[in-house]
Amino acid sequence: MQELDHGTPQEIDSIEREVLAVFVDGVRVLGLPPSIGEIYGLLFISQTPLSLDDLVQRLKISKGSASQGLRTLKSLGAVRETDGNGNGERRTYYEPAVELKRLVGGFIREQIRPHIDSGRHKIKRLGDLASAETDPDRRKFLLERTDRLDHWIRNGGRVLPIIQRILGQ
Amino acid sequence: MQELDHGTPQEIDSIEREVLAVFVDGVRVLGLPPSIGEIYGLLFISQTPLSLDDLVQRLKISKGSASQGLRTLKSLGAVRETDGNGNGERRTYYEPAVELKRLVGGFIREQIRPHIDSGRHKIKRLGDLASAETDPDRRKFLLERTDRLDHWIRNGGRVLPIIQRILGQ
DNA sequence: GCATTTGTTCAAATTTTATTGAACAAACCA
DNA sequence: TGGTTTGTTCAATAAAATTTGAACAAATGC
Repeated sequence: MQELDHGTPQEIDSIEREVLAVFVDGVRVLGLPPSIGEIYGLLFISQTPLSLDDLVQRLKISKGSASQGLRTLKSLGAVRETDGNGNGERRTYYEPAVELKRLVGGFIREQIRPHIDSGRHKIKRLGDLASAETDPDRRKFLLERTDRLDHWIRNGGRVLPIIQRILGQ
Repeated sequence: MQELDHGTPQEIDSIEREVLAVFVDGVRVLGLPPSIGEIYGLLFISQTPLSLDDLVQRLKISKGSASQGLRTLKSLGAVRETDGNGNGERRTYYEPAVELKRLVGGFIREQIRPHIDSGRHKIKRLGDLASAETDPDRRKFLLERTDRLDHWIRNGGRVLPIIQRILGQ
């Protein structure tokens, strides 16, 4: 079989470096670790799909980091494995999902929805605790506040599909 | 002057504990430290405004934490100082802002907008770097990607006022 | 079977972030 | 003025999150 280039990896050039910085900042806002921003960023600015080993070599990160980062990105639907790849190639290659709709959808599904849902449960419980308060004055206040929390979380839930719709072009 | 109770602080009761947990979780999603969730949470579930010292004693946190937490919350518009307080009282008391509109507005203004704005600048710079690429094929690709980034951030900016409007009832 | 390549897992090390606490400043009063 | 209370700042510490790297597993080909 044709011997492929496994030599010294190409250095990160200046535009790539700036793209990585943008994505590292971006994912930090979303509460994700820098390595994830670097991985997605390099895939985003790469003209061809990259293997785990490409990421390790070019970003100078550990295999562990690359593997875990790719897993998270896959779960978010932000990265997909390229299939086929033609020749009998064992290694899997990754490419970024670049549709904002898809990225936002994945983030909401994986990172926001679960919090909304567990919050809803906790707030429901709070309502029960508030109802059980014996002092009428305190109970009235607690019910007012837990009701307010309930409205917050409901509004939060309502706004998500709207965001998705707007960002889907 | 009338001697006020500066004795042993009241312990956090069970409903308060659960409210604190809800807010600690809540602010974590927003990328804020737990102490901020505790401070806001205790104010939220308190029937009267609390002083910095009340927070220190009831939450068992340091004065430094309470002071910095309150500063952040004030900057977000999530907490306000109660004025007057009648009697010649030197200490300032705090109460929570409980209107979702206000909270969301403050968060967007302080934590989201700055990132959107700085992102816009960095992406503009990326566009310049891409234009300077000499290889035509690579340049075409880079311009396509930086243009996409530009669309993302524009959409992000557009969606914020809509979120605010929806959450303002 | 064995050797090789590719990728995962997870405890340990590192890095980053949050919290503390002591020194300091500011406001007030006697 | 000196003493007291209230609140801030920031270097040191503690806690939490991220990254590493080595052991392991799975897949392939000889």
